[in-house]
Amino acid sequence: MRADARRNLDKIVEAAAEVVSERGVNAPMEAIAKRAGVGVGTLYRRFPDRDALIAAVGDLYIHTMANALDTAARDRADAWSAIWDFVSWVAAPGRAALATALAVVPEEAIVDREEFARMRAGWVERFDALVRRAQAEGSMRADVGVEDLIHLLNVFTCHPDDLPAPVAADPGRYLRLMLDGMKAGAATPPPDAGA
Amino acid sequence: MRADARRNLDKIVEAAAEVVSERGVNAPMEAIAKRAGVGVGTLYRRFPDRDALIAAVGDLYIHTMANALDTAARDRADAWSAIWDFVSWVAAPGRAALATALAVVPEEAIVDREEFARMRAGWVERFDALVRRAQAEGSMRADVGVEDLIHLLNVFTCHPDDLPAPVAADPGRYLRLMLDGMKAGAATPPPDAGA
DNA sequence: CGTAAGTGGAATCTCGGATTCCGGTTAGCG
DNA sequence: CGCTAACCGGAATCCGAGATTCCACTTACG
Repeated sequence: MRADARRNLDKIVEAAAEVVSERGVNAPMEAIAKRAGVGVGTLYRRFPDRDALIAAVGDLYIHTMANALDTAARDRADAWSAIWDFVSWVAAPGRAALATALAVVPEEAIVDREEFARMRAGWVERFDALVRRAQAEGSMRADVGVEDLIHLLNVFTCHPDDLPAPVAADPGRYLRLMLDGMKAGAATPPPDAGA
Repeated sequence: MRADARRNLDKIVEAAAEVVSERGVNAPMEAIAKRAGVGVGTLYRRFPDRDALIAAVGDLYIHTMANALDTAARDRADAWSAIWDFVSWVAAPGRAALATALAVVPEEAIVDREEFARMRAGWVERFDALVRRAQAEGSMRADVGVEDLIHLLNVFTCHPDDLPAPVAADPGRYLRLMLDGMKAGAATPPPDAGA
């Protein structure tokens, strides 16, 4: 492969990652091409079709996610802070969007692949361990689980176009609200049946 | 208007309301027609175009929403319980979806109309009053506002197709989680900078 | 009954992308 | 330096999803 071609390939994956995290998994090829500063044709010379490109982005994301999670877990003594860190990291501007989408939405092109599935499973497992630890440490409600966390991450970071602008602009604000609701003791029994 | 025609008109609006609350504001005309048990042509005999039909649904919803809010406010002595009730009502299965979408997303066809705008403004105002009261009563955090509540209602009930299945299946669970995070005292300062 | 009001739903039209194609460019070997 | 296999850009083409139109066929009801 010619040197310039390799350079372009990198630009493409990078651009795809950005665009996808801004516009969701359905971002059009042309948007990605423009961002990468190349023509659509070039995308197709490297990837057989859109699915393949998206899959590449998926792999990139799941690795990054796994990394961020492990870092947070290592840097924090208590599980709650680690979770907090990780969630904040995901919500940071220009962040993962897809990462979480991948983790839940059955985006066939991405999820139906050996390597991704393995990676994802490991990530979920470690995330789950962290949640259980937080619960054991008494800092997190026992009636919520990793799945809840994952779903919410997904909701707030994956379909930016469908979110009200203020939410898309600062998903972190809402994710923190949710974390506050997940703290130990935050649960409220619904108020008794009406007056 | 012939009696059978009037009957159909009712079926149409009703069907539209249902379908929209299940599939979002972009539900296709054909889906609505099928649900109403009529042909697409019939929809177009009553409404000049899709926007007009959606607008009708919008009016129906905003009225229903306003009603539910007022009822909750009347039946509960404390503002917090009223809010809780109202949010639960909106999240109930088969509920409003659109109602909230309308309230925020600039869905031109719907929002850009005198009557709807007026209705919506009144609703927001009363909702806001309720929130402030809850804050005054010391049951709700002061750093969140009606807008947050509205946005969340919107996120969790408007684009069912884009939500992870478990969330779409029980948005109430997640909305309640958020409410828990909005209770007075739920705010957590982020854990201090890392270990 | 007669006929204007109504009806279903296939056919048509649009539009937003994905994918293909090819004439024009280069990297980089000899 | 030339040469040519790799590369490129992006216009042209292809498609599926839905909105909207149209009309031969029914039906309510005066």
